[in-house]
Amino acid sequence: LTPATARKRAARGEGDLLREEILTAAEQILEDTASEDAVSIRAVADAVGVTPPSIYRHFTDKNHMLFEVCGRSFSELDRVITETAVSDDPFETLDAIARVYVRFGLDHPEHYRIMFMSRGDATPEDFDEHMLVGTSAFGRLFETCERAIATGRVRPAVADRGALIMAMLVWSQVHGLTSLMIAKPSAPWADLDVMVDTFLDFVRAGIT
Amino acid sequence: LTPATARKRAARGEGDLLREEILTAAEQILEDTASEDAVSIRAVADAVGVTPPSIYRHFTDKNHMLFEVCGRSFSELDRVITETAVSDDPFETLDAIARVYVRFGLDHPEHYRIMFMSRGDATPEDFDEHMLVGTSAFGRLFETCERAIATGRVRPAVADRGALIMAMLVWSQVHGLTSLMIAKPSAPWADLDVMVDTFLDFVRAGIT
DNA sequence: TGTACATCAGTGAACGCGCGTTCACTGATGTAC
DNA sequence: TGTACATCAGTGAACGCGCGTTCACTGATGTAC
Repeated sequence: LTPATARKRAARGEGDLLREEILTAAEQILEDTASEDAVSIRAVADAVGVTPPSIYRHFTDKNHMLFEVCGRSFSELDRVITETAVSDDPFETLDAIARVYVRFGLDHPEHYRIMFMSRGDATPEDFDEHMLVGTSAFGRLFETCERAIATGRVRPAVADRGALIMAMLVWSQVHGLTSLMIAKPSAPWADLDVMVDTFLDFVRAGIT
Repeated sequence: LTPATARKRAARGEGDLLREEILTAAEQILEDTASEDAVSIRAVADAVGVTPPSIYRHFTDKNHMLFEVCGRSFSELDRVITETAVSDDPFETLDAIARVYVRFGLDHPEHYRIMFMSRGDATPEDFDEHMLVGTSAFGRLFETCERAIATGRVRPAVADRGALIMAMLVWSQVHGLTSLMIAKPSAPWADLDVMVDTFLDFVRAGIT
């Protein structure tokens, strides 16, 4: 898609440069075309300005390439959420995490789609387990739920189920708004800020 | 996939029989393979026991075929929700709609995926508009929200936004649980009933 | 009642396409002597 | 300092595949005479 610009071949130790370029190009194509299918070996090679076989020097497989793209997105989400979860008040922290999560999804809809709305079979082995529960993003949410329950201000019907279930429920709620806005952008949504504010008020009231 | 069984050619006026068989086969493939991509003209023709070109006597296009499959799912969802929304108490009705909705999604995950988790570009023209807001399913939800607000028991922060926003929010919540359970079946979910019960209690508390 | 004919559901072969992947290769770069 | 060589990033051509779609066709069916 992007016309190939002239590129110099990488020097001896700099093989990783192309690797980075490949990943960046793949992400770019994903965002531009809004289609996972458009991220083909050939399209990526073309965007980088290189022939298809040279991709295979850096990734064993198309799947492994996509896996890495996906992993980068998870890392990015982890990063922004970890940076966000800094308040002492767990309820404020939940609120902040939720806002940042929704924003992440709407800013990178195609990444979000692959991460949380697609079948995971294109991703190697224990991808799900590693990416979901093990991530610092979910870890932060879980820990924040624990702290919220510890305050005693969480409704018993929720608190009694434990922090894990509470975290899954909160995640479900926030994911619901995010993914539905991505999947059905032409639904009768109100202004984004109004929507998020009302939604979080909604969620908060459900907890406390 | 399904080995072709011997089939008799349809009689003069019975051309619609094959049409029905095609749609049924397409739905079956969708459920069996859990993959939208697997529903190819060739695979459907094979399952029905017919050659690919004969599909074109009944559908102008692959897209139109998928569109019809999708339309059937929407009709089915409309039907079960309309059948469900019968209580006088709007809050009980909301609860019942939500339960039926989640069940529909988990019973037909691949249908749900196409309906609410995919890009809509494979579907013709004003599909979204027609399918979303115009459907009796969403109509029922909206109307039930109106009735709920009319009771005066909905929290002002929600009620003041109006029934449309309230409906979108409730939908977001229920969609969140449904779609996340479909997309991440190996996440640490509790027992389904516990999950749904707690979730709906959660939602209800957010409203009132 | 028997025959010629129009209809039209379904066939068989083929098209062009983009895909993931492979293979033997080229030729610039850094290193050893 | 100069030359031969090993390394290895990237190439060019080709493979087999499944796809959506097209085309001219076949042959069973119902109807008109």
